Amino acid sequence: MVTIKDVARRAGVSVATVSRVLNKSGPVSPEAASRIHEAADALHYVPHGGARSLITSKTSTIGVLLPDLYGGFFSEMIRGIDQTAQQHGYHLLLSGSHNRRAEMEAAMRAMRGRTDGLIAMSPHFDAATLVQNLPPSLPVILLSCEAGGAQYQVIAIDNAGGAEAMVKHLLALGHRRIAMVKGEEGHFDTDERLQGYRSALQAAGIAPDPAYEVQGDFSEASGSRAVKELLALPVPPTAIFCANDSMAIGGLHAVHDAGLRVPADITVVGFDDIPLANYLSPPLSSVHVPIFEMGERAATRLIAALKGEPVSERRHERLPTQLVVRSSCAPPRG
Amino acid sequence: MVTIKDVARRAGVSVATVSRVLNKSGPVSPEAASRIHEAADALHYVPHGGARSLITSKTSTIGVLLPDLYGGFFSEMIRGIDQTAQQHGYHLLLSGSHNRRAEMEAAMRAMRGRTDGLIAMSPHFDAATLVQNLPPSLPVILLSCEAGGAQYQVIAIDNAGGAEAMVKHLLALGHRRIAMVKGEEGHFDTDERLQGYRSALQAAGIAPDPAYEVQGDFSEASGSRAVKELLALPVPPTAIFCANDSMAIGGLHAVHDAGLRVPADITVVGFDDIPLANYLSPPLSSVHVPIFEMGERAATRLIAALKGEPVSERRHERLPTQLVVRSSCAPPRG
DNA sequence: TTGTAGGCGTTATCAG
DNA sequence: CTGATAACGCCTACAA
Repeated sequence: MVTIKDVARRAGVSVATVSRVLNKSGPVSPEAASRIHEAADALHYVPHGGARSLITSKTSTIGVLLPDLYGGFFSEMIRGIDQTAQQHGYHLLLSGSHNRRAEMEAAMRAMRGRTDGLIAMSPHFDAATLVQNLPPSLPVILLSCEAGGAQYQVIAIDNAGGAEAMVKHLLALGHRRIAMVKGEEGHFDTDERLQGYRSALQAAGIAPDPAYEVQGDFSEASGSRAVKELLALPVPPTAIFCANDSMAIGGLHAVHDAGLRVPADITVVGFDDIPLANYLSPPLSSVHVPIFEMGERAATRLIAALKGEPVSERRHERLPTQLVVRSSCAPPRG
Repeated sequence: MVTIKDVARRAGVSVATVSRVLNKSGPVSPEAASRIHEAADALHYVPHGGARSLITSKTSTIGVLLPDLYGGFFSEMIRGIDQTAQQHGYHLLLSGSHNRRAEMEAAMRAMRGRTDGLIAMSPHFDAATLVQNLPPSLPVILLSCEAGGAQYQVIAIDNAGGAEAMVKHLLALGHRRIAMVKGEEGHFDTDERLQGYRSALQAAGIAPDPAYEVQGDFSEASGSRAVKELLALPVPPTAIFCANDSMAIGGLHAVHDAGLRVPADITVVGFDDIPLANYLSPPLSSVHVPIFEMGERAATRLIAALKGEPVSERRHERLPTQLVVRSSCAPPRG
C-alpha cells in the first residue's frame, strides 16, 4: 500500500510537508507543493481513512440503521440521506435488517469508531433506551419512534394528522360506518394512525366499534384477510381505511373476490401513497408520506449537529403528510 | 472516548491481556478474562475500527458504488448485498449518484483504506478502465458492464437472452412487425437487449427495420413519446417491445390516448418485471430480472475473494432472466 | 500466563 | 517555510 511516506520520498520532502499540502493546512512553497501533487498523482495516493480518523477523531461517515431494506420506502429514504451526505462530504455506513432488539444493539456497537453520528429508525421498540448504550457524545437522529423525552432529536411523519384527514374526508363523503385495518402490532406508525382514525370518528360523534378495527400486519395478504372479515360482518362498513397501501391492495382483491365493486359498493383507501397506488384499478386514494424529505431532513440535522451547530429549539419534528384523493372512494351507496 | 486502556485499568491488567481476551488470541487465566469482560461491558467498550484496521489492514467493510439510488431496482440489489454481507460480518459503505465518470472515480478513491473490497455498477462507461486506478490488491466485483478482458470478475444479467425469449414469444404469437423502444443511449443493458431483439428477428428471417427501432431513455415519458411515434407510422407495428417496464407504462398510456386497446389492437411488453407490472391494466408481460440474487451473488463472490479463496474458472457470470407472460400480448389483429 | 514496547499511517506541535 | 517527533488506539512479537 502506498502511504504518505512514499509520496514524501518521491517528492523529496518530509511527510509533514505532504500532509500540509494535501490538507491545505499551513504554508508551503509553490514548487514543493507542485512536486508533491505530482508525486501523489503518480502514485495514486489516497490517505488512509482509518489512520486519519484515529488522530482527527473524525470519520466523515454517517451510520444508518434501518429495520429493513425491503421495498420502495427505504430506498427513497436512503436516497434522501445519501444525497445530503454526499453534498457535505460524508459517506454512508448502512445496515439493514434489525427487527430484533439484539440485532439493533449489535449493529450500533459495531459502528463505534466508524461513524461520526447515527441515523436510526426503529418503529418496533423504544430507540431512546437503545441509544443510551451509546456514548453521549455521539450525535443521533431517531426516525419514526417514541420521543423518549427531549434529550434526543426525533423526526417522524404526521401519522395521526394524515389518518385524521383521510377519515374526515370519508366522513365528508357521507360515510358513518368506517372501518380500519390496523398495521403491524407494536409498530410506532401504526399506533399513531389508529389514534388519528379514532379521534376523527370521535370528533364526528361516532362511537368507536371494536368490530370495525381489524388487525393486519402491513402485508397484502393480511389486508385481504381483514377486509374479507369486515365484509362478512352482519352490518359491514361502507368504507375501509387501511393503515398502508399494501393492505389496501389486498383489500381491493378481497372486495373484487366478493363480487363487489370499488368505489360503487364500498370505499377502500390506504396510507403511504406508494408509486403503485396511482396504477391500481381503481386508482387508490391514500395519504402521501414524504420519505425522501425525511431522509434529507435527518441527514441535514445530523450534519448540523456534527458541525457543532446548536440544535434548534424543536428537537421533535413532524413532517406533514398530504391527502391524495383518487377514485377509490365515493359516497356510501343509497 | 473509552479505549482499551480504560478497560485494562479497570480490570487491573495490561492492554495486551485485554486484547487477547477480546480477540480470543492467546491464553488468559479465567479470572482475568471474566474481570476484563466485566469491565468492558460496564464501560460499553467497543474497539476502534480505524485503529484496528490500521494494524490488521482489514476493515470488515464492503464498498458499494451505484450509479443511482432511485427506484426499486437498487433497493433490491442493496438488500441482496446487505443480507449476505451481514451474514459474514461485513459492513456496507454505500455511495450512490455516480452517473458521471469523475464522480465515480472520486468515490472510488474516497473508499481507499475504508473497505476491503468493492462492488461497483457502472452501466454508462467501461468500469474496467476505471478500476485500473485502484490498487490491484483490492478485490472488485463489477456489475452490468463491459467484460474488459478476463482480469475482473463481472456479474451481469442475461439481457440478450431475455430479449430474445420475449421477441420469440411475440413471433410465436404470429407477430411479424415487431418494434422496439430502446433504452438510454450508451447504456450496457440497453445495448444487449437491442442485440437480443435483433437476433431473434434475424433468426426468424425478418430484416431489421430502422423505423421500428425508436430511441427512449428508460423514462415513462420517453416510452410514451416513442410509442406515439410508432403508432403514427404508415405501417405501424403490431407489437412493441420496450427495453424496460417504465417505458412500457408510458407506452400503455400512449396506446390508450390513441383510442386503441392493449392487447386487442396492439401488443405491448416490457423488461425488468417490476412489482408494478402485475398491477397495470392490462397486466404487463415482461422479462423477470433477478436483482436481489445479483446483489447476493456479488457479495458472495467478493467475500470469497476477500478470504483468499481461488476464483472459480468462470470470472464472467450471467444471471438468467425469465419470461413472464401476462395479458398485455395477444396474436396480431386480423 | 502476563506485561513491555514497537509500529501501523496520519496529523499536530514544536523547533529550526 | 520546513522537518523531526509525539500522539491517536490497537495488535503482536518478545521477554519475563
